[in-house]
Amino acid sequence: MVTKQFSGSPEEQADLRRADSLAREIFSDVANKWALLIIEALGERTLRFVEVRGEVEGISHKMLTQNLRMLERNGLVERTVYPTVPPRVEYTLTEPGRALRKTVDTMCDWTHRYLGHIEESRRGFDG
Amino acid sequence: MVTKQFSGSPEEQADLRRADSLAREIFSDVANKWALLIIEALGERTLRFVEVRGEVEGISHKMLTQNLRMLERNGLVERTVYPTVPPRVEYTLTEPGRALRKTVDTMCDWTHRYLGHIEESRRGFDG
DNA sequence: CCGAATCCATGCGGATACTG
DNA sequence: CAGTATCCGCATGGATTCGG
Repeated sequence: MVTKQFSGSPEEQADLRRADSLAREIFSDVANKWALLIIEALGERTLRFVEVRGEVEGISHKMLTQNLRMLERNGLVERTVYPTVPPRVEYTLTEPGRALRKTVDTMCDWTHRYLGHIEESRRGFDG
Repeated sequence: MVTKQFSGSPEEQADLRRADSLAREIFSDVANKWALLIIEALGERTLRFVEVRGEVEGISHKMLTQNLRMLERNGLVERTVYPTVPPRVEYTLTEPGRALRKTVDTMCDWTHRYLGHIEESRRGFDG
């Protein structure tokens, strides 16, 4: 996470600090359970609100809207509204969102690969 | 995240459900800001408690111990205690931990790569 | 130095109800 | 269906203290 340091002008150093604090902010936004599960759920598809809700096990209406807003704000998710009645709103990953999704995929792979290791480690720790 | 479904015996299906719920549990443990930042901070090094604290910007004593325990329990971090006085405790990533670290690295790369996109998207959204 | 325990505020997050 | 708003319990997480 740490940005490479080198001695530069005060302005350059200030820019580095700004970029670093922004990076940490983005990381905090994105590195949370619900956000990552939503990104994973969307995948290559475009889904309606209720459909996302159906894909993400156990998420509440409120958490879903909050996280979708946040992802939209950061440009990871595109939101398109169809002015029909009843309303129809679709969500899909943008290019940055799909890029992040790749890393989430590897994280899921990791989870499944080490399931056994982890389960065993837990038994050793708990007992 | 969803495990592939196929029709099998009731026992096999039960096993699948167990593995899936375990996977979600692990994912919830690991997919949080502090855990990922700690893993990133450890990297290839082995650090003492205070050193990790120094590396992870803004983490409190309590959060650090809690997350280190959790990571130890899941077998991502190894904890070795030297019975000296004052005590010396060192933390280092295990093989599963280092594997996960690789994906965290790519996540950090992603953050820096899309910093500009995201900053711009935010301006558009907020204004 | 390391960690457990306690106290306490705040904000997360669920449930519900209401608008378009 | 989608989104916002309100209420509120409860867990999260910070600060502090004590013990080893």
